[in-house]
Amino acid sequence: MTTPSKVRTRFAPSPTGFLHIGGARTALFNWLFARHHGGVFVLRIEDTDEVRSTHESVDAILDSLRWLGIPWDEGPETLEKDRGPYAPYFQMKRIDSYRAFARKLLQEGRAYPCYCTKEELDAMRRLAQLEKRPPRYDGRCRDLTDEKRREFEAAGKKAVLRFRMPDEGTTAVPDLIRGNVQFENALLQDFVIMKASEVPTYNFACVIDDHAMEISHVIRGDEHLSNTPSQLQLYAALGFEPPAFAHLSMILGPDGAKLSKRHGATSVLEYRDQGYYPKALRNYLALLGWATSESQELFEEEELFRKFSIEGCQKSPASFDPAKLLWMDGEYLRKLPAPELLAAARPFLEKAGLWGKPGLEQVAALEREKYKLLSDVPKLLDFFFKDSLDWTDKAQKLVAADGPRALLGELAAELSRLPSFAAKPLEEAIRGFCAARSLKTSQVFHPLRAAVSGRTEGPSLFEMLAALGREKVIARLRQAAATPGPLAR
RNA sequence: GGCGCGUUCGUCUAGCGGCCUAGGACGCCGCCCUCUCAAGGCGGAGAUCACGGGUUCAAAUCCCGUACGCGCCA
Repeated sequence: MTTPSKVRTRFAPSPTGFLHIGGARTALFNWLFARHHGGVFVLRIEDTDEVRSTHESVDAILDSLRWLGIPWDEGPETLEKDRGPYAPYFQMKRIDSYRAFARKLLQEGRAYPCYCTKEELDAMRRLAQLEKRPPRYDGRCRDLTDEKRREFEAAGKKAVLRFRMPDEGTTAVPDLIRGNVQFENALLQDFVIMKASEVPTYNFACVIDDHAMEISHVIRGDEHLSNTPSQLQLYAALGFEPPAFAHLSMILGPDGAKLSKRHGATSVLEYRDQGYYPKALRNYLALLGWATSESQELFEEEELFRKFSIEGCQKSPASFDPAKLLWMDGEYLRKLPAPELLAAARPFLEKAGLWGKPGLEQVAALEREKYKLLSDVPKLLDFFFKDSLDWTDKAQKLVAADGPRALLGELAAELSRLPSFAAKPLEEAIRGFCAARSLKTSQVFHPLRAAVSGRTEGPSLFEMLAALGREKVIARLRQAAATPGPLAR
């Protein structure tokens, strides 16, 4: 593959919903490719669907990309660039340019007005299906006389503009991932480039803009491969030099169907809200349909830039594996320095009322290898701060019997006399307590853990006691010792 | 229906004619470590490389069919 001197890639979402995983992966690959080549990554909003486009979707897409850490060099809200040669980055603000090119194609006879009604087109389709022909526009408005056109116009008929496809020959799509893909022109139909509302269709606007924005590489989802020959014909008719194309394999859901907005947890923002760490998601996404020859899993950002290549892209679709994502998230959280971890988990800590609690950082460090999600941080820590414990069934059982309860009472008395409540002296005292009574350590450790935390799982026992502090430990032990039978929740 | 794309362990993948008795990762199972849970270490099960033909001394790798899946067109 040649390395062009000026690489410009783009991500061009339609603001008709949240940014989903597949879109984020496409954006990511465009960004990585641009970075790898020292190029520019453009964000363009394709809001020509007048009915379904919303401002909320635009915001959601921008938020998603920002959160994921996929910054765009040009696009909405890059204010200093808004006056640049490629602005604006919303297609509805570029309407004039599409209309101008449409007029040009019309004048040159490469496009023509089509007056067919929805009913006529439906009938055409049904007939084709009956005759087992491919359902396509039959070209009936291709060569209308001027007179006929005037007649339609006079009757108030609205026209769309169709592009005149060559009747013969083939169009080759040179694809960086799939090689040369051939399409027969005769099978391509005269597609609509301007709707009756004089708003361009996707295939048209996309070509005009990619050319105007000097996009060098169009990296997009596989579902656009079939559109590409039509677009290539448009490039030729307009006298534009086409960009290089790379069609990415799709992302499938766990059920093997295309991962879509309908699939549930496919929105990037949902992952944010569930507590995923953005760099982990981004790393995981990079691995969906791309790999290095070493099958490396974890990448620093710089490494991703350096190692990313189109050659490493997979032709076959990839299934999204939530289990692997979760593992990767844990990997990232484990490596995070404590202050950064807390800062990242802040929204979740605030929600749990733990943000700003004294000793939070110290306590958080005790559980650090257990967090898989940022939302796990408050979940695993709240017993340190809560006044009343959420007892698990297992923990209740451990302190329910009279024997352990009596021991806990004695332990409370002994620990209250300890000169220092640091981990070391605590360990010595408690082990001594066991030895003096000829008890196995587990006979004391387990009820003790349960009594002070309400759980059977947690950090190292003595570290945990030290972090809780004498007051809480003694109070919880006395309470456990005094409560007969199963503890009240 | 036509056209296009794809098919290596459950999943992500390495592989681009001999290094493959197919490597790594997630998940799963077992052992070790150990005050619990994790983390970590060690090990294991798991892929007749979709199927059938070729080409070749040699094919997961090249060619042709078939099947299945997916996409686009409507």
